[in-house]
Amino acid sequence: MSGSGNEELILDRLIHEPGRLAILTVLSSVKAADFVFLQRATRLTKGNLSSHLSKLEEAGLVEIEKTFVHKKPKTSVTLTAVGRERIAHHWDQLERLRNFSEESIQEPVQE
Amino acid sequence: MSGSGNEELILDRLIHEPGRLAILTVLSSVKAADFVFLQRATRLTKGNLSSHLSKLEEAGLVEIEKTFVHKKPKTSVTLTAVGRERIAHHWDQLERLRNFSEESIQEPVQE
DNA sequence: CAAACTGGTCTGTGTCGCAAACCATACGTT
DNA sequence: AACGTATGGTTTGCGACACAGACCAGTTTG
Repeated sequence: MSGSGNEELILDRLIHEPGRLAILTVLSSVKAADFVFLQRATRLTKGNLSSHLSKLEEAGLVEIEKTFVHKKPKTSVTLTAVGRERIAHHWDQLERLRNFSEESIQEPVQE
Repeated sequence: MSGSGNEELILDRLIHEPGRLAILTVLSSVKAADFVFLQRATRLTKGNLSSHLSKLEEAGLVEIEKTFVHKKPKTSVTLTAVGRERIAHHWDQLERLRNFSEESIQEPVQE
């Protein structure tokens, strides 16, 4: 009877975290970004950005490629296919939550 | 110099937290809800819901009214004006983040 | 060679979300 | 009355984790 569509409304913390949500969202629109660019775009500190990136990499959401350009280290980050799908899905979930209101309100305060 | 509109793109953790985002979003559409209803709607455990509500109350985002109905405790929760404004603003911020992509992309990977 | 800059990683710490344990009251049964 | 069970929550203990600052490696500048 479909009483409620919220059983699956689970917001993945890994992605939901503000810093990572920002990283992933930025990435989803540029396809590739280096460390410094990401830092500027997300306003994260280096340490913070670094650890978030590690976490995202472990989870297989991003791919990190380290090279040297002009004898300086350069970290290039790209979204994996999985990552792209997950972030898109997350935005869907959020939208679903936002619209959840109208869908399945049964008994606000009966009395 | 207008380069980017992301200076103010700060996601308030208090609100962003999945559990509380759910609570606030539900509340924003029903105007008043009791504990049990909220628990069902958000799929949170009692303890969890309880502590989230306390936090939201401390922050002045919700108002909690405890009464007895049929000799049983009944906790009724409503969004305050501030709360209503904050949750709306948060959704705005999220949308802004989502659209951020197109706005202020300057240098993805120059090379 | 020494400072200073760039581009990151590692570490310490306080915060916080989570669920399980607990509490209070009411109700049903014997 | 004593005993279990249901309802409606609150408090507690703990593990996870985000944050920023300390640190490090290599490079350029003076």
